[in-house]
Amino acid sequence: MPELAEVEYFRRQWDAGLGKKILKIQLNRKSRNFRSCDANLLKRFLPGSKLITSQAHGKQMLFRFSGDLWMGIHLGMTGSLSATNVDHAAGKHDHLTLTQKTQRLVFNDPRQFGAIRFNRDAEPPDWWRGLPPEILSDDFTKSLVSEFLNRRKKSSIKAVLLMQERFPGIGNWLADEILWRARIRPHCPAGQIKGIKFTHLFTEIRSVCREAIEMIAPDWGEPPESWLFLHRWKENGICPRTGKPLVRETIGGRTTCWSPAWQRWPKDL
DNA sequence: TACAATGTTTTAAG
DNA sequence: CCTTAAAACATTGT
Repeated sequence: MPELAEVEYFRRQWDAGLGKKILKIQLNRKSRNFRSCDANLLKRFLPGSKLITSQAHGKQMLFRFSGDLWMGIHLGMTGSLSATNVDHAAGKHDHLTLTQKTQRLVFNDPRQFGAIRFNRDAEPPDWWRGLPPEILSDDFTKSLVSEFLNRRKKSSIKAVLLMQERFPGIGNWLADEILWRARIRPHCPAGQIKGIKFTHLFTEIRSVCREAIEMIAPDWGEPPESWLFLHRWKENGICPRTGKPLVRETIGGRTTCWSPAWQRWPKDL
């Protein structure tokens, strides 16, 4: 489910627990979600510590606890975070539950593609500090993006936008939304996007990410009809710009929705 | 039944 | 060493 806007929404769900102590921890040891950490350490050190702060960076989240403890969470395809009542019964796919005095902080993930990490250190962990510049930061520059597109010049632009090493937080629906707004066919080789077309793409990458966060992060709001978002999963979907049919096909290994009447090859412009 | 799902990592080939 | 494409991971819903 989650791309950068949804990740920010889920991060805020645990704000209810900020400044409060963890009284009890329950986790499903067999869950694949714990493949990147030692579940025993979570059980040993988290009870008694306080949740201090949290941050999101693309699809990654980092929760800081007192006592030099850091928990990283990636939601994968179906992960979610929620805060529930203390008497809330555990759901089938609740793989981690942190019980506090007045609520429980729950991590749920049916497909278990998500990942929990755990570090003990005075500093944030290396994996966090090594993340690439965020799309909405000043360090996310045109030259960084154009170099990346040229390096991946033979791959479709759709596949390239999904690469987290340069576009942290972009996922399948954001990538389609960006290419639709920039009027670029998703099959287009990344190396062919230059000049004014490149400028359009760069602008839309940032605009779509910013607007998506504004709409979704506060209360899971839905984008308006004018976005591709609401039309992309419908059978026989219609492009809100042209009124003509949308098509769905696999590009860059993912189901891609695009508008043939609207999105073009750069050479056509 | 078979396939696809808002993701990443591993593997293999060029 | 680098780029590119495909398979694998686990579960649910159509």
